[in-house]
Amino acid sequence: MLVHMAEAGGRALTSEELSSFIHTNPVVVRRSIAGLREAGIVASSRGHGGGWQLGRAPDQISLAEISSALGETLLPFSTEPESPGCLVEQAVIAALEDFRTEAERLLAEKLGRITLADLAADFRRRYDEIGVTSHAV
Amino acid sequence: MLVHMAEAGGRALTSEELSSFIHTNPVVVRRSIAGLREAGIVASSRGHGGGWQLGRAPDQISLAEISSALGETLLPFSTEPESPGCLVEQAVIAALEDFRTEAERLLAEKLGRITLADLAADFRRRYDEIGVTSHAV
DNA sequence: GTTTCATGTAACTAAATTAGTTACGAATCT
DNA sequence: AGATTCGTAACTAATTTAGTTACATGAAAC
Repeated sequence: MLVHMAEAGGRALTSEELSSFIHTNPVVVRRSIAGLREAGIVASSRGHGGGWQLGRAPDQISLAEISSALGETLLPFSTEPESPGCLVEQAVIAALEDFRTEAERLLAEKLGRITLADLAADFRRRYDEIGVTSHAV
Repeated sequence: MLVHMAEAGGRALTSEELSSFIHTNPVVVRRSIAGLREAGIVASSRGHGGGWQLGRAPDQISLAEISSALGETLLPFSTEPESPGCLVEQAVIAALEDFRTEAERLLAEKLGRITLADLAADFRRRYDEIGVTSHAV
């Protein structure tokens, strides 16, 4: 959805339009990206001509920020104790916490280098490629 | 559960015993760790005196192997195309695939350095600590 | 100022996943 | 033979997620 916004040239896209891109429902779209507003990644406006657009330039929006704004974790496990007092769990959690700290730093650093502008550029490259192919055929 | 096996001194623990450690059901235990058998991480035996034990020494079992044998992914997202033909999705997946390749290598390398023996040693340290505290009080 | 358009959000439904449970057959030891 | 334990199927319940409907709020157009 964000790539589509980046490609929209400043025009606001409605959740109706966005939902058709990913074959889902407008309400699902609004729910999904509402969390990006507070982080300034998107801006929404109501009424005629309203909709969604990027909150800043695509090269200033990294995948790390998006992930963080969506409240996603970068690692697929929890370190919440489930049996407080269990020493085995404590040992496992201690090891995983150490691992998590460094791993998340590494992942965030890597994802921070990929921006929406990169994705949009790659999308455009593929788009032009198809265009050429179509002409050739 | 594997730490408990490591601490059991070679004796096989029943799924009944293991399930009581983590407050769950014997069948859930069997289902959960069945996948570790094929990887040689655990061995199970039936009948009287049967149960579960480690398939090799705790210092030869890394968290990376356990994670892999359980079929877990190290990263919490999928790169399965959902709309084949969507160029935006292709661009996103391409970027994430690159990221995933290096990230998984890094994570596996880190998790490969943590072994069951490390966890068991930390567990034992905590256990002795409690013992001392209890005596002191 | 009324109409139209679009978001914000609550409430409900349906589907998918997961944990838990019961039951029983197969294997193994005493 | 009998007791024990895993292996596995089948079912139930709880949780999560996506999808849908409905409607209030806000903003532009006329």
